[in-house]
Amino acid sequence: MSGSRKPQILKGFRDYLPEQMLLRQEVMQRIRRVFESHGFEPLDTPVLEYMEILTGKAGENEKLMYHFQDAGEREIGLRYDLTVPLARFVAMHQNDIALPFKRYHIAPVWRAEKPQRGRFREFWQCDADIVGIESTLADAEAVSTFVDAYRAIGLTNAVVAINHRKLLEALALMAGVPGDRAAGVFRIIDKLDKIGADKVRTELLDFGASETAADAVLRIITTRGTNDDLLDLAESELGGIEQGRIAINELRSLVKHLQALGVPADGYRIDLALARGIDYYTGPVWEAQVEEPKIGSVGGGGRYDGLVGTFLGRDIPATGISLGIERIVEVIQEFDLLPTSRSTAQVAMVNIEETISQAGEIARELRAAGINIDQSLSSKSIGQQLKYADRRGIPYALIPGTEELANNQISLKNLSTGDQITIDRDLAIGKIQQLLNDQKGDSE
RNA sequence: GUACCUAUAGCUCAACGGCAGAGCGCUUGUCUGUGGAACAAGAGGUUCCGGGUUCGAAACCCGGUAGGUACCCCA
Repeated sequence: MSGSRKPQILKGFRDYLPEQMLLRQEVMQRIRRVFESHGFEPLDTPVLEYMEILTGKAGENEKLMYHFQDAGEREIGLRYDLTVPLARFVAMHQNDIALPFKRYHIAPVWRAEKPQRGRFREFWQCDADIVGIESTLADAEAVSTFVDAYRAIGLTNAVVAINHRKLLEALALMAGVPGDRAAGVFRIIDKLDKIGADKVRTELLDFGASETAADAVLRIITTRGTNDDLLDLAESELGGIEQGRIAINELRSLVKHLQALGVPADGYRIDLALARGIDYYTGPVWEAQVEEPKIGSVGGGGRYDGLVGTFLGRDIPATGISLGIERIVEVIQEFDLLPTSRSTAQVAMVNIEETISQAGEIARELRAAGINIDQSLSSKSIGQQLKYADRRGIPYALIPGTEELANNQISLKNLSTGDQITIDRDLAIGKIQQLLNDQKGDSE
């Protein structure tokens, strides 16, 4: 054992420690429950795809894709999101699925970006999409699921900003920027919150907009008001442009459906400056935002009616949402929004040499009753074992003392308060279940 | 991909170019069947890596790596 390899992992990739995993699993489980409560079905796809599958509508994002050749010189890429694989899946399996197809997909994706807070090269997305419905009712259902998901994980302050791709196109036309350069205008408009109206105006002028056009754009995107106010304003300014008219009608319809579905009104708002970077969106787009910490959006989505068609030759409408686990966890940790346990074990069974067979029997009974119990493997003193269990975050310890067992009893200790009781063996399961239930009630 | 900041014990951080330290944590003991407090003792270092300047480098210079931040973009 002379030389040793240096343990290291790639930039932007991370190990997840048990405590982090417990929180991540809790978040993903809650999101999964919301998805299933809305009738979405689970799906998984390979992490690797042919490169040409990934690049079709990627635009600028293509340079952020992990790309390599396999041993057979095939061009391979790690998936960049879960939406493109879904479109490929729908095109391949149209005979296996019934439209509308509602699926959710919780899995890692990879982007070769420079890591920052809330930004990694490997990260997990929780996607839910509806394929096959053209109506804004599907968009409303997607947003409804979106809002429910954020509330279920404690991000009750997250607000879903909603805009429409065609409304942005109308703004670009208004600014005098032709279609193929419109994406540049979208990006400038999207920076409003970050750099302020003056700088947006300057950048629009630099990009080729006239002063009057730039001022008109600013008037639209900087106005504040109710959703109806904003849509009325947009209609009066952009109603003369076909894309604008379509966008406003669809947004009005979307809002109406959101109300019909009972989505809480403070869960979403129209935001005429919202852009979204991915090129495949064709209709309404949305993004979940939190004020603090400053990590950008915690999820996004929108309608992408042309994406499946790039694989199939005929378009199938689709809309969906995507939640970013890493940023969500960042917010939860910053504000301590979810009660988390530090251990899967609920009870530690102290190891005492003379009583180990009886302790093992009791441990089996507890497991059979659904209680997670960690049998101590230590030969150290009882005190050391209790200290270790508490350090791991296990709430209770069972002490199988010889005196207790001689009377068919066992001692149960609350490791956070130090309270200890001695109870009949037969009553232990019921007592522990009761204590664990009380504890769960307290923390939620 | 560009720019700036940072890297010293497990953690948080000190140390004028001159012996590498503190607090917390950890181990052991005071304590024979019970942790957390107190006290005492102890372990723990390639000062990120490589080169250079210097009598002498944790410190100064160059390169690399990693982390952070701002752009770009984005979950």
